[in-house]
This record gives sequence, structure tokens and C-alpha cells, in this order.
Amino acid sequence: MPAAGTGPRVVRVVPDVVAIHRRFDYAVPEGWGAPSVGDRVRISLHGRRVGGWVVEDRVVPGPGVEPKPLAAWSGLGPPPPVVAVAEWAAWRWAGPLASFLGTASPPRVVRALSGPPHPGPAPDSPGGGAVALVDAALRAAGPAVVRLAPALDAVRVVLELVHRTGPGGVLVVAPSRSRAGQVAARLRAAGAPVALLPDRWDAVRAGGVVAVGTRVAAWAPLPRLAAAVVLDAHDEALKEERAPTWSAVEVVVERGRRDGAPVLLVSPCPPLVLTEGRTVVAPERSVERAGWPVVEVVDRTGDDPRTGLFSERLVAAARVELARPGGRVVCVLHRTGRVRLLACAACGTLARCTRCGGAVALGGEPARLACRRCGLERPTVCAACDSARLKALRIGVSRATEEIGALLGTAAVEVTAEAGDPPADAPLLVGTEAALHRVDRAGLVVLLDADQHLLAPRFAAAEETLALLARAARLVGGRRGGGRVLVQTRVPDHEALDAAVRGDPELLAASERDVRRVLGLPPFGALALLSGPGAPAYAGALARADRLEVSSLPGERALVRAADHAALADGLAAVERPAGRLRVAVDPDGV
DNA sequence: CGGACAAGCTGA
DNA sequence: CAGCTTGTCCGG
Repeated sequence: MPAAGTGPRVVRVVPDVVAIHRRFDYAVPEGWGAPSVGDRVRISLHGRRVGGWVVEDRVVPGPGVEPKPLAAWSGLGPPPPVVAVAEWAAWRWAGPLASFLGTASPPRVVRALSGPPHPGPAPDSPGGGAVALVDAALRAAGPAVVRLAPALDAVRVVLELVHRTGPGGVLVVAPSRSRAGQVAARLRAAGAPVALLPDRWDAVRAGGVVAVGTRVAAWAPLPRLAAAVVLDAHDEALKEERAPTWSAVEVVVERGRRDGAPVLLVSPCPPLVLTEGRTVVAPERSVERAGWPVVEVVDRTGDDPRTGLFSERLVAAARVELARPGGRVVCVLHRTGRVRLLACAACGTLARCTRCGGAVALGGEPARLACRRCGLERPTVCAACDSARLKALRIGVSRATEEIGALLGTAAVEVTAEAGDPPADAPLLVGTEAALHRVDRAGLVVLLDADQHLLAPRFAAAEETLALLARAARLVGGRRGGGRVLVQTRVPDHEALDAAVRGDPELLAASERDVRRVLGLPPFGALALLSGPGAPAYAGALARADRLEVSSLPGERALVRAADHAALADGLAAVERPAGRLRVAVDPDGV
């Protein structure tokens, strides 16, 4: 066995083949410059050429191993500290390292950097409330949550932060390309040097700029973070939903922790998983409240389920809005993956779980009401009036579009994810929540059936509903602008609605905290959802692990619980995976 | 993942 | 028993 420093230089390589969870040692051919950790290389593996990443340098190969030479150097990859974060992520989300290294690599081959970093000027302070918020956030020991109402300008917080730290090494992550583009433009207008990811990967790697991008930008090739901001940190788009199910927020927080850099998580409605154990800073109560629009809750409990989706108050409010010059109404109706809701035929009360408040479904013989969320069963009797007659509430976007168009005497346009953007001047739009992503301004936004969201069989359903209300609020502006959000529901006292009405997200957080703690749900416990043909065998093996609790779910699925993420990740890593397709979703949204 | 190789199946 | 399919193994 050659001692370190003698013989050919040997590096350890992770193949770019997701199914191979091993690393292999290769010799660096004579005459090569030294490849560094993170570089993309090509290797011959078992008779074929595949890509890979150098993950360790100056390795001493095991006894009896004669490393083959690297086949080619194919460009720059993530810098060494980002490779280390990828190793952490592979543990945290129980996924293959190659998958994370791929996400952290440039979309196109980068063989050389465009030039030396050009340290640009820091923008001026935007002044105003942003100064105090950033002050408070920077005083926090770890990452700070900045709770900023929907109509308040989060980019001013970014500008103030860059003003303090200078542009070099600052990372800004936003949930969508368009939002990232807007932020980049504002920073540029303020004079800061900006590189928009993924296109300017090389410029970010060269350094000296503010890196701006979407979820993948959490992996920006900055050797060392100076500071980071995640905008709309509650947004689902910041989580990868395919396995491994990593979260941009968590990656940025980990990078900040390693580099000792401040991290600001900005959101109008920060969920518990963001706030628990962290400093939350917010503007004064009156300022925050003014940053939410007027939210009007229309209680449909007493209405006959067959009167349709359109309350009198909705029709009246829509008429007023459509009569205004340039007025625009957007109606949101959940369609995909919707819950089939049941309501009492006598008193109109929605059938909900008496333990967790989720929607219940009819099933079994004799028929019982079973909660889709926590599984609790009860007899088919209305909890409010003891009537045994229940009615199904049915809805659909296409019919809703026709009906409201006829009711209001205005042509209604259906907005779908497939079709392009709706006409800019269409006054009446109906669609799923995707409609809120395709329109940037309205005078009235209506959630036709908020219960579809509130009672969805996902433990974060209430927080997601508040996020939807925050998104709607963005379209209509703050309460002084005259825009409003109208919410039709049969659960008018729900804390998520209350929080939006009062412009105070803490009202929801307080009640969620109690329920989550009792049920051991995140952030008071960590979950992983196993699915696929290999799931039962893996679940069986995990059930014997010390700090894990495993329960099987219908359809080859299983839920793994642990006290915290470390226990979950350690447990998942310690047990060998059986053969067969297996999906491991750490931190699943639904259960 | 995908190539190598072995074991199993088929038809003349 | 050649010629093919199917299954298992393993990579430096």
C-alpha cells in the first residue's frame, strides 16, 4: 500500500448515477493540474464512461485496490464547502449524494471563470421600517424570521441587508423565477452587482456579487456566505417535492450556520416549522395589520348546500368591483386533489373530525365518519344538531366559470395551469389557486370554498390556507388601497381565517402549536413517508430501530416518526434499504 | 444505472 | 445444444 504523498495522486469520486451509492478512487493522470473537490470529471466505471464529482483529494486507496486513471476533467462544480453541505443534505433528507451534487452544479459546462470578482458598490439604505427590522434580525443569535405583511415591500429588507454587508457573498432566494427577476432588477437599479441564477452560475462562482435565484439558488456556488435572505420562506415552491425532498430554507439555514452568516427568513405568514426556536421580528402591530387587506368571511353554514357556490354577498361585492373602471375579480376554487366534503342536510354544518378538525369521509359497514387526517372514527351524526342526514358538496371550475359569468352578466375567463396567461384586461377570472400565480393585480379576490383548503388531509392545511390568503392579499394590496379578499366558508371561526381578518398570523400559530405538540407533528417531531413496492420491507426493518416509530398506511406506504430530524436521519441511514423501488419523503406535506 | 455473465427455456 | 430470455451481481 503506497503511503500518502508517494505514487500517483488519488481522488475519491461520486459517480453521477443515482442508483450507485458508492464512491470510487481514481488516479489523477500525469500532467493534469490538480482537480479540486467539487470538480466534474468523467470516469470509466465497469466498462462504461460516466460523469462524476471529485469529493475527496489525496486519498489513500484501500489495500489491493489499483485505481484506474480519471478519463477526463469536464468542468467546475460546486466549491468544496457546498460539497460538504451536499453531504449533510444527503443525510438530512436520506437521499443520494449525487442528486444533491447535481442540483449544486452548473446547468451548462463551466471550464473557466469569466474573470476576477468585481467588487461593486453597496446600495444606499432604503430607510424606513426596513432599517429597524434588519437591525433586530441581525441581533438574533441564529436565523431570524422577518414577518412582513403581504403589502409591505420585502425587497427593502434585502436592500438594507446588502447595504450593511456589501454585495459580495449575499444570497437571495425567492420562490419563483419572476419574483427572483424582480428582486434582481431592483437590486441592479440600486447599483448593486447582481448575478441571476441559474444562468450566471459562473459569475456567482467568481464572487463579488449578490446571487439571486429560485429554490436551486440555495446551492449557489458561493464558497462562503456573507448573508442570506429567503423571500416568502413559507412558500411550497421552496421545497422539492420529488425525493429527496429537500427544502431551500433548510439548506440556506445550514449554510448560514456553517459560515457564521446572518440568515433572514421573510414571510407574511411564517409557519411553525420556521418560527419554532427562532427569533421572530415584525413591524409594529398597526403597521403589520395595515399590510393585510380587508378580509371578509362569508359564513355559509346556514345556506342550503344546493344553493351553489355564490353567496349574495359575493355577488354584490363582485358587482361593485366590476363597476369600477379597470376593476377585476379573481375567483379561486380548489379542484385538483380536492376533498369530497360532507355537510349536514338539516343545519348545514360541515362534517369535521372532533379531534383534529379535518374533513371526514363516509365509509365502512355500518357507515361511519372517518377522519382523513388523524383516522378518528365516529357515527354518521351531525356534531351540531344530531341529524343523521348528510349531503355531499360538489364543485368544479368549469361549471363555476359559467355560473358566475351568467350571474354577473360578464364573460368569465377560466384560468388553468395548462393555458397561457389570461388576457390582461379580463375583468372576471375563475381558476384554481394557480390563478393567483398568473395574475398580479385585482380589486377583489374570492376563495369560493375555503373549506377545501382548510380541511385538506394535510397537517399543515391551516397554514397553507393562510399562505393562500396572503397570496390573494398581494393582488389586492393593503387595507388602505380599497382592495378586498372575500372568503366563503362553513367554518367561519377557523383560526386561519381569523389571522387573516385581523392581520395577525400569530393567532393561527398559537392554536397550531398546541395541536402539533399534542400529536407530535412537526416541529415537535420529524416524519418521513415511505412509499413504493420496497416500502413495507424497509418499514419492517426500521421498526426494529431504537428511536423510530413506524406505522403502516394503506397502499404500500408507511409513516416513520422520530423525536427530531437528527434521530430520523440517523435511523434512516443506519438501516440498509431492501431491493425494490422505494421513495423516502422526509418532511412530507401530507400524510 | 447498465454491462457481464450464468442459469433457464425452447425448438430442431 | 445454439440462440435467446431472464436474473443477479457489481463497479476502483
